[in-house]
Amino acid sequence: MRVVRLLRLRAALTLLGEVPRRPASRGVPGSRRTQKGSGARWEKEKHEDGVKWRQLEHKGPYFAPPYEPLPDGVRFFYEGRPVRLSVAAEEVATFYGRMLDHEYTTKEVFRKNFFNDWRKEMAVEEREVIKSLDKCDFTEIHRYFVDKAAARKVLSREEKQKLKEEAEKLQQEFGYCILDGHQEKIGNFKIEPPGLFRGRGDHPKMGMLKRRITPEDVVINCSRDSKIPEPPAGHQWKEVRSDNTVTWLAAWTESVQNSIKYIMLNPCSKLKGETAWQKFETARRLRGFVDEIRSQYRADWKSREMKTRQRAVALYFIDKLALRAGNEKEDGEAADTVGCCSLRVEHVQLHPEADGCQHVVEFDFLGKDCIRYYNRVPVEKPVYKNLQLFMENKDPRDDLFDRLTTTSLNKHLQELMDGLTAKVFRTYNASITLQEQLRALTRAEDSIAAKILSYNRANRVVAILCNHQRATPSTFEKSMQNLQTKIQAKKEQVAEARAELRRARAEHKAQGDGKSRRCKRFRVPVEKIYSKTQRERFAWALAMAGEDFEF
DNA sequence: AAATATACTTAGAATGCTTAGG
DNA sequence: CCTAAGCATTCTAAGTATATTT
Repeated sequence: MRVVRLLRLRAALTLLGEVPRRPASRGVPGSRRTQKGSGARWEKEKHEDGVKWRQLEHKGPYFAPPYEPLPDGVRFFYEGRPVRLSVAAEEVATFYGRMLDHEYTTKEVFRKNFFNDWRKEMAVEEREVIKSLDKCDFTEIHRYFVDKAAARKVLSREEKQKLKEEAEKLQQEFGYCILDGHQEKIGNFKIEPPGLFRGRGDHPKMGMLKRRITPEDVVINCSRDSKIPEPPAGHQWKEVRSDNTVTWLAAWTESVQNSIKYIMLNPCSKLKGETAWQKFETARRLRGFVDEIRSQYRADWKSREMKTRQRAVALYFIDKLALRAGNEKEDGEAADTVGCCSLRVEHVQLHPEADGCQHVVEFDFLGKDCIRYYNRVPVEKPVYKNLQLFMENKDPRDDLFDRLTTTSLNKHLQELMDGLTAKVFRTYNASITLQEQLRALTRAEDSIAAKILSYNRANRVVAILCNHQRATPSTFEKSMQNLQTKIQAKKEQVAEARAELRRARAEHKAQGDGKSRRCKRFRVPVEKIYSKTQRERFAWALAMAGEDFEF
C-alpha cells in the first residue's frame, strides 16, 4: 500500500517514536532544535529569495550505452521471410520485440503509434517492404531478450558481484554532486534510455518512440567557476548555463510529449529535505486557519455570485474528500483524467436518497494515473442544491465548475493563508487523519507488534482517503490468478493462521520483556517502521520531532 | 485572460533484493 | 539449500503550481 511517505513519517513520529538524538545531517549543527515552532536548524544557511545554491558542481548525466546490434542468429521476419534490418530500424524493432508479452502490444493505439514511428526510422527500401505490423514477426527477437534475462538470473555469485561493483562505480562517478561545499546524492543521474512510450490508461501517445538522447540535447546547469562536466568524447552539450534559482543539474526535452526532463537531487539531500519540511510546515499552519476557511466556504455556498459558489463547493470537496486540484489538460495529448476543478457533469450523479442517507453525491471518474475514483458521499444540503444548479442545462461532457480554474482557486486560497494551495489540503488531511487514527487505535500498553499493526491500519485509512491503489491486474495475469484461486485461498488461510500465531508469540514475548513493557504510550523503535533509505530521506523530520511533537 | 513554458512533487509500474518457508 | 513472496528501490509518467508570453 502506498501512502504519502512524508506525512506518514511526520505524523507517525509524533506518536510512535523513540526518536534518536542525533544531528539531522551534515551541515546541520549538532544541537537538537526545539520541539515546536520554527525549524531553525533546517532554515540555517538560507539563501536570499529564489536562490537555491551558491556552488554546484557535477559530472553531468550518464548516457544510455549505445545500441548493440542483434547477433546474426536472431532474425526478424516479414510475411514469413527473414528481413535484415538496418541498425536504426532494428533498434526500434527490439523495443517492440522485447515487449511482446506485455499487454501494451495488444492495444491498437500502441501498435499504430509504434508502427508509425518505426517506419520513420526505416530506410526507404525497408519502408517499401514493411507495410503492415500484422505481417511482422518479432518472436526471435523476443526470445532473445527472454533468454538474456534468464541468463542474467543464473550468473554465478562472482559474476553478479562484478555487475554490482560496476553499478557501484557508476554511482560513485556520476551519482553525486557538490552543492555549497557538501557532497549530495543525485536522484536520477541516468538519462532515460530510448524505448516505446508507456502512457497510462488510454493514452493517445502510447507506443510512440522515445528518442535516444544525446549530449547535444542536454542543457547543463552548474556554477560558472566549477569544473564543467565533460561531454562524452566527440560530443557537445546543447548549452551550459549557470542558473542558481533552480535546483536541476541537467535537462533535456523528451520527444513524445515535448516536456522537459530534469536531473535533480535525491530526496535525502538537504535541498529536498528542506522543501519537504517546508511543505509540512505549511500544512501544519493550515491547522490554525482551517476552521475559519471552512466557515468561509460554507457561507460562500449562498453567495450571489455563481463563481464564488462553485469555488466554495469545489473547495469543500478538496477539503472533505482530499481530491486533487484538477488542472486543465490539452485533449489528445494525454489520457482523459480529471481532478476537482476539471470534473465534468458526467462524473457526478445526484441521489436525493441513497444508502439510507439524504443528498448523496456519487463520484465516478478517472484521476491521476487513470486510477478510478468511485465514492458515494452524503453532502450537506446546500452543496447538493448547488450541484443541481451547476448541472442544470448542461451536457454530460460540460464542466461541472465552468466558472472555476485551479489558478483562480489557488489565487483565492493564497489570500486566505500565505502559501496555501489546493494540494496543501491533501497533505493536511492525510496527516491529521493518520494522527487521529493512531490515537484511536493504539494504547500505551500495546506490544510493539500490536502498535505496528495499528500503524499499518492507520495508514490504510489514509490510503483510502487519498485513493491510493494499484491498477487491477491485466487479463493475462487475471486468468493466471483464476487458475490459482483455490490454491491461493488455502495458502492464505494457512498464512493467516501462521501470522496469528506469530503475532501471539511476539506479543507474549514483548509482554514478558521488561524493557518493552516500560515503553511509553506510542514508543516504537523507528527502525521498525522505516527503512534506512526512508530514515535518510526524512532525516529532517527525525531531527525535529520531539517526544511531544504533534502535527 | 488565455496559452504556453518551466520547475518541481507525487505515484504507480517495473525491477531488484531479501527472507521466510518448503 | 532453493524458491517465491514480499518488500525496497528505481524509473519515469502524470500531476500541481506559477511565471512568462501572447
